[in-house]
Amino acid sequence: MNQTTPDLNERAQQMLRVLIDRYARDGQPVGSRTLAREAGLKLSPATIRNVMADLEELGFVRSPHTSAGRVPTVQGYRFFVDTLLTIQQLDRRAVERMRLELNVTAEPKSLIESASGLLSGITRMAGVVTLPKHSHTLFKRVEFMPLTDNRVLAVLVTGDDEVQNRILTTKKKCSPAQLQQASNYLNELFTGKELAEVRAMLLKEMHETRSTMNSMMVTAMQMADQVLEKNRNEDFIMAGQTNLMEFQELCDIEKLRKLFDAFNQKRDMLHLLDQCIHGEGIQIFIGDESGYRMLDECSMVTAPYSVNDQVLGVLGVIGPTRMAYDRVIPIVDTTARLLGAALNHKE
Amino acid sequence: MNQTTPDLNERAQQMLRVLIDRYARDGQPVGSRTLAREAGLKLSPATIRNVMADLEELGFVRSPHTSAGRVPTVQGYRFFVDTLLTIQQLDRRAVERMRLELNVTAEPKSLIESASGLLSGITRMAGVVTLPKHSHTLFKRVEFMPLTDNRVLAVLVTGDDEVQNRILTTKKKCSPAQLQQASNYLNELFTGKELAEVRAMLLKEMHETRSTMNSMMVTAMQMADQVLEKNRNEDFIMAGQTNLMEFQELCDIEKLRKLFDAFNQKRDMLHLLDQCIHGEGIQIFIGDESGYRMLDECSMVTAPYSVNDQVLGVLGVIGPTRMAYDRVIPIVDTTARLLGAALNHKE
DNA sequence: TTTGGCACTCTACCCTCAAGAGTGCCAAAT
DNA sequence: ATTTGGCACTCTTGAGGGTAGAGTGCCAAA
Repeated sequence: MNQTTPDLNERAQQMLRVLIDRYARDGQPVGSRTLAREAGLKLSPATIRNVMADLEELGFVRSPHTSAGRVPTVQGYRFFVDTLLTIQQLDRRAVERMRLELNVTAEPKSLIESASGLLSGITRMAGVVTLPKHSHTLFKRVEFMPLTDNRVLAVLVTGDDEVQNRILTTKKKCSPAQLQQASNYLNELFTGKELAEVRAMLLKEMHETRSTMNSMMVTAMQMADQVLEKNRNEDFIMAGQTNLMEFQELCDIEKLRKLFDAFNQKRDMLHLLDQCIHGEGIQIFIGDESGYRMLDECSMVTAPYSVNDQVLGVLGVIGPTRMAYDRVIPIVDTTARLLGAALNHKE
Repeated sequence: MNQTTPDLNERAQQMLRVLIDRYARDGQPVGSRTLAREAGLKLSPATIRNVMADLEELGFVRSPHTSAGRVPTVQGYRFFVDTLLTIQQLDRRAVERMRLELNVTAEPKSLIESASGLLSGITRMAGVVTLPKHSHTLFKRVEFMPLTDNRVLAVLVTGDDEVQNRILTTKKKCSPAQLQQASNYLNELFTGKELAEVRAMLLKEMHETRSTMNSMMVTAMQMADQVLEKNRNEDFIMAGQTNLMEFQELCDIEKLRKLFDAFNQKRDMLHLLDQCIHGEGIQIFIGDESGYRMLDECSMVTAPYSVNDQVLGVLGVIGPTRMAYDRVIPIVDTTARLLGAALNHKE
């Protein structure tokens, strides 16, 4: 009797679209009268009510109470996003404006910050960008510099020209020549290899031969570890968190506290963002889909960003569930591409 | 007739003390009955009322409305803090616990973070610590490492063993020997001098002699600039901002938004913290004394922290005006000393 | 299938009222 | 000269009640 046609008729879809659009704008439950006016179709409120009853049956909308209008449910949004949404691409000029705003800066770190600011600025919600993570880091070069008699600065350069410094104390005094010799040896052996491999080779070497440069080698290994560790040990940059305070449905101290605590503690957020990096392309978590309580009334739209087809991180926008997905999605998408391009340039 | 004795009688002071203490605990206006019970003195509410009228005359307390109890004013807190406050030092064990919590970490950056967390954790308010600022940075050593044919990595080590990296592109190809020669020259000339001085000398040198190592020298200078700049370009680490949401008087979205915006934008906060670094010892801003609107209903207690008598930064706590100053002050004070000591160890 | 009509329900808001807390002041007590 | 009890007064807070408005569901007619 209750025929659950997966595709509901064209008109009902249009209704849902309009309802979601309207609700996105002012956050109030939408009644049949309003909907009748809003939808292009010439229908009476009574007809609308019938359609709404169907949509409610399907679980796409619900009434907060008997005599309020309808509000989209999470399933409603999910259906909308998956099958109803038409995203219009950003026009050239908008993209160009974004590129300019992003590229004022040179350093990769502040590039990330500015991407986050860009996302939050345009969408008037919260922006988030993870720091780039290079997975196959190459050993490029290591150098040792004397500081004082028995303190040496080790400098490790990786394939992407990131630099790691480490001060080490040696037991014996090392002459500049000795240091030079050590670095020559290491550079010759390892240049161009992956760090993980370097680490393994060093370990083996130390067991087999009793190298005179033990302390240098230990350091080199520790630094390799450190770089690898640092790459695993992610972080993200947020911006515009306070924008979320503008939305009625989040103006509850309890919820705000949960949300901001999550932002600060980073751990859960990192988990969530990590999930997004694996799915390909745009990812959308609606309401409680994320499984994390703090985002119960929020949605997150993310996109991975990459350089040379290697995914380095993920960025996105966090806002109330009723956000304008059609507007946000292309913004997130574009920002991801722009950031990838910008990083590519700087590398 | 209205004799404005600068010191008001002992009993009135005690009343004010008790009132402030009570108000700190539950944030409700304090009535004469409550005060009569709370104060050790055996007095009837009626007598209390007389005293309260005097205190109100002096501007130390006020009534939110006719039939509410009294609430301390900013002037009331100021008087209390300046002349009435007896701060009990923390006991040994508490200090030791704090030291332990602070010292789990080795790196100076995360030391700062943990100090901030410590402040917010103990006081259940927001903690803030500025990054340490070394004012007289010494040139220690510079080294150049070949990367590819015409790209060179410059590494600058300063007196406190901070390291700066910079990649530069040279017009001509440089041999390792040439690079070595360049660094030797610079190191011989500048080691132990202040960076600002180095910068000036380089500038002069370049005008007078047409050195063959122009590009190296330009780089050295730029890096000196960069270090100096970076030291000027301050930042701070906050923790526990969300703790502030617990306080009734700040549970207004408007105020919260202002506050968090200020925290995020950093500029105004940096101004304020900068003021605190110059005043010696503990500084207290009560309510609107800071002159910054966003802190209208907040107070800030700060202390500078230093290593070897050189002030490196300032740390403190931000909370509602009714915070327990007698408890917070020693915590801030102790944290400052512990942080200074910890930094000293690591340097 | 659509529509107008109608009874019904629920919220939001306003008004009122009473309880409670606290005050200021005065005259009596110490 | 201070302290105190008493008293009238003020103001907030919360509960109760009533109404307007928005919106629904359903039914019977178009």
